[in-house]
Amino acid sequence: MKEKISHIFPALEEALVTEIVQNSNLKKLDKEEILFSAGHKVSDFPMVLSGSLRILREDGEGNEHYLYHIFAGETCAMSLTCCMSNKPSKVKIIAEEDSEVVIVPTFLMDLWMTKFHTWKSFVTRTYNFRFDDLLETIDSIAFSNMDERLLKYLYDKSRAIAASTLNITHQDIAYELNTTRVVISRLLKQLEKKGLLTLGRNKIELAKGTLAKRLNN
DNA sequence: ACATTAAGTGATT
DNA sequence: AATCACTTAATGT
Repeated sequence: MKEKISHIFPALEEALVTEIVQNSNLKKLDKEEILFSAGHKVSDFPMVLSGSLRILREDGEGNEHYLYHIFAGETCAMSLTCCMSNKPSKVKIIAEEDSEVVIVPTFLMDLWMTKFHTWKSFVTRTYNFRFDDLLETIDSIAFSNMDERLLKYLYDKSRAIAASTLNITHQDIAYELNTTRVVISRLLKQLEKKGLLTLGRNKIELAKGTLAKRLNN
C-alpha cells in the first residue's frame, strides 16, 4: 500500500505517506458511483490512485454543472477548500470509471500543512493546476459559449475514460451542463456537420482529429 | 405489437 | 438559449 501511494504520489515525503496509510481507507468505486454529494459536511477528501473522478457543482434545487475531472496522482481542489473552511461540500464527486481512491480524514489537513512541506506544496500545486481550468469554465459560462463548453466536456470525458467513444445521452449531457436536451442535440448536430464527431443512439464518437486538436491547445 | 426512451425539427419567446 | 409541441427512430417487453 505504502509503495503504491509513493509511486502514484512521488512528490510526497515518506513520513507523510506513512501517516496517510495509517489514517486513511482505501476505497474502490464502481463506474458512475457517487462518492460525495453536495451539501454534506466534508469529513474526508479523496486522493486518486487509479481511474478518474468527475467533479460537479451542485445547488440545492437539482441543478448541476460540470467543473473538471481529476486523475491518478491528484486530489480535489474543491474538497480541500471545503475542508479548510469547514463548510459543507458544494460539489458532487462521481467516479467516471472504476477507480481506486484513498479516503483521507480532513482533520489531518492542518497538521500536515505545517508538518510536511511536501504536503503544502502538493496542495498549492493542486490549486494552481486547477485554476486555469476553472478560468476557462468561467469564461465559457460568462460568454454563453455553450458550444465550447460542450466540446470541452466531451474532450474531458473522453480523456477521463481513455476512449474516443462516449456512451451517454444528450439528456445526460444537458443535465451536467445545466442546459436543455434540445440545445445539446442541436449543437452536437452542428459538430457532426463539421466532422468533429459522429452521433449514434447513446453514443458519441469523437473524430481522431478532434482529440489531437484539443490536446495541442 | 405496443410502450418507452432517445433524438431530430420547426416555431415561438 | 430555452420552451413547446410534435415527429421519427431505436429499444425493451
